[in-house]
Amino acid sequence: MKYDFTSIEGKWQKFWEEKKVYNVNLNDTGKKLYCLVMFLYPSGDKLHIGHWYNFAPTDTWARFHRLKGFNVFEPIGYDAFGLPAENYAIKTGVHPQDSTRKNITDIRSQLRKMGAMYDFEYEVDTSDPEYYKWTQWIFLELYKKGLAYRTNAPVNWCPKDQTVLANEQVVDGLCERCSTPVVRKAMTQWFFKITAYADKLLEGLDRIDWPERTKLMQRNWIGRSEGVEIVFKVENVEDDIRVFTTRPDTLFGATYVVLAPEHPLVQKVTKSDFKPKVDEYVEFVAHENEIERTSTSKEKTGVPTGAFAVNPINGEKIPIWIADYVLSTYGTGAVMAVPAHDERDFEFARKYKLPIRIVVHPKDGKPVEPLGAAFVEEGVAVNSGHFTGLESPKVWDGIADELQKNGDATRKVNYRIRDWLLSRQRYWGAPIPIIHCDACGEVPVPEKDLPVVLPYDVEFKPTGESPLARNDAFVNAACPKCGKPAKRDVDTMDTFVDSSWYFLRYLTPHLDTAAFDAKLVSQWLPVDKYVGGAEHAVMHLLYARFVIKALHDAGRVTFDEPFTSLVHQGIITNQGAKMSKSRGNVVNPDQFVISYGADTFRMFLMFMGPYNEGGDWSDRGITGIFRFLNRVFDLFEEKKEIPSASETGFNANGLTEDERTVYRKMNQLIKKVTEDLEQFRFNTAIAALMEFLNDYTQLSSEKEIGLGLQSFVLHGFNVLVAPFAPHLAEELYLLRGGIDSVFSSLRWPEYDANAITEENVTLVVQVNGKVRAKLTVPVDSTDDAVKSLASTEPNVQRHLEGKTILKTIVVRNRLLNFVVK
RNA sequence: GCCGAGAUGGCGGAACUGGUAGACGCACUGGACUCAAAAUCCAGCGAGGCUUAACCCCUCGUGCGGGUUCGAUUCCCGCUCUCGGCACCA
Repeated sequence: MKYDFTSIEGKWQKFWEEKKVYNVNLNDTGKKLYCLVMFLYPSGDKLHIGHWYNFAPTDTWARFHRLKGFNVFEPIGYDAFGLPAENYAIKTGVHPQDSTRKNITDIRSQLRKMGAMYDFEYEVDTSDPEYYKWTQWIFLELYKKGLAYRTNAPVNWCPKDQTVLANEQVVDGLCERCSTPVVRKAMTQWFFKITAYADKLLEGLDRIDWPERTKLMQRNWIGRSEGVEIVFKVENVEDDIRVFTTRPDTLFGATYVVLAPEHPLVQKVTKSDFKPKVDEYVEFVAHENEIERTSTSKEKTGVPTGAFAVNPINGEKIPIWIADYVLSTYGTGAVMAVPAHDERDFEFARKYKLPIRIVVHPKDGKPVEPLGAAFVEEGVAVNSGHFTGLESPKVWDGIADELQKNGDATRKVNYRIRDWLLSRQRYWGAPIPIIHCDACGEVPVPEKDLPVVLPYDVEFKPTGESPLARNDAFVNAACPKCGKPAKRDVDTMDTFVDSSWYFLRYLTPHLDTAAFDAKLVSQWLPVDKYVGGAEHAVMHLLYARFVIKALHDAGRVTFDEPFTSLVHQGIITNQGAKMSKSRGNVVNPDQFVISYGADTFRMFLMFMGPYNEGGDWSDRGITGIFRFLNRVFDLFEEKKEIPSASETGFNANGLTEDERTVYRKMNQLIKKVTEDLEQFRFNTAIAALMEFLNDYTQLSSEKEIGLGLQSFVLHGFNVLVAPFAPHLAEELYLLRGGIDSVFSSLRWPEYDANAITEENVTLVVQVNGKVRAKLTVPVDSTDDAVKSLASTEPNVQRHLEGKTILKTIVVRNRLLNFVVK
């Protein structure tokens, strides 16, 4: 019999489904394990290598835990709302709902062929009204807590996609989706107050098992900084300028103040002589796009206002400028400029010949004057009144305290993170459940009226306004409060809102009385292992944490971190570039499943290299895995007459030397595969399986190995290979007379700790650190025995001849090094 | 510019807390089987040298330059390059 993967895989997929092998009993939470992959976007491209690379190894990890006796919940679903379907509709006329439904059907059948433990009864589809009804509920939940608000603010606008974007979706000033330069526009938009959770989001990172670099990215994105807000009075003007600084210790070095061109006080402070130039400049900056405005390589520009501000620490009058290097959206939109100790101020001051005053010296020396660059480090204060001579941290507090006492400053914490802009002027998303009434203002749609259904018949050509605005039947509604005619909010929600809570919904995807079953959620959540791409570090992964924390504070869930442990799979590139339709370098997994089978393909993906590193795609080497599985099949086929033994306990007493070797190797294999799988180190686990197969095949053909031991080995190997090649494992089990599925009836083996130590070890003999001989000695041989044995080696003697031994280093069971002269 | 990760044969990669560098696999070469091919099996496979040859043996070798150590892919210092993130956040 040959390894007929096509019929084997078909047979077992059918068996699993008919026998409901992967049906999870959610009420059994004794040893629960929630293993989650990031759900998928159902595009017309279907499943690609990247999905397989995310899902298949994760399924291996999940199956491993199932065999270890965990009740594993491993669901899959569809992040079905979003721009691509809508853009496709604009191009082809196929309605997003129709294309999405079709894509989901196709993808579901592909998923079945992958051989993962998905139970399709627990699918979620975010574009289904039974799902987005509850996305709207989540919105209202945040709204009730004051965490959702609508305001007019400068926002990022993508002219191509005709919608606003969140900060997180702007990459290098370009739209994340279509790479069109984003423009800044003032618009009335919906925001989630994620900034209110900045500190909680930072704190929670210390309690979760996530990759350090991902946590660091979130910390940097949140960008907490402690400083002082200082009040500068303006000469002859009533209003004060407030500036935020993290370096109050350099206040004596402030030689000018800068306002962002958009700062509300610009008109008020500007002297009439300077007005034409200032107006012209403000106009110029307004027309810069995001890239020009925020480019750090671009030379800074600015103009003076003719006005003067008063430094509260010494009463000094310093000029007020406006410049494009000050952002209106951070801090107070105004800064005190200390050119000697800030690179940006230094650059600007040099260009416009503004004074540079040194107020901090390095601790161990004097600065070279004139300064070639700003000295930004801490040091000792100079030219700083009675603070002169003190070290920077002391000056920091001293100045802050003194100003605070006089009411000229307050300590403040600023964050880089902005509120989450969630409204979109597009069709294919969940409508925002708010009604605008002339009399009552903003009125939330009552829960009993949810969902606010997305109408099917809509002209979705983008115009910069939501397509829903042109659908009168949708827009016109009675105000829930006063009953008078009112208008629905026409924007839809960012799809990241959908994906911020889907893992709660999986447990009860069809529940129609609540978003989720609070009891089940408290039993199954947080997610034990979450696997997905690192590209979501500051978007999905941050948003989901925020939403869960908000639900926690609202008393809706018992935990405040959704994902206890996170793993990122690496990215599979092709010819060095990310696979994408536009580049035409997408590799279709189906062809490999057809030629080699799903087991070979999933195992090959795991064998390519470390899971979190990914790599460039090449099918070179897939034959290696295919050969391995063939050899496994052949071995079991050849030995199918060996009676199956009971799976528990094997008496290792009275084995021959060769048998002891086999038994030891088997136990070493169990240990290795177990430890590697725990840590997602699939490649080395597979290498160990291969190595064992090579050794065992050879030993069992050349030496006399008892049938009891062989039965033990075959049984164990059957289980060890099962998470990697589940279809084949079922077939092997059947060959050996098994009934039912491996995953229902077998258990992961424990290794025999007494059996894993080698009886003999290879010891390296070095002379001056160079290998001169290798000895095979019984384990734990004494140092003296080893020394005398080593010195009899001819090659060692040759290198010792005529030399004096200065020192002999012995590392037990490892090596021996003669240091000679 | 700043922060983070990395660099090992022809290729993907392995190597525990400093202790045999190159596990496992691919490709390649030779052989067996075959009428032949495929498949399969066996052997070899970092570079260079010594040797008629085999077995040995020697030198070099983990991006580059230094250092610590009996001993460094592993630790320290200084670079180069690649990838990821951030990018005037005061």
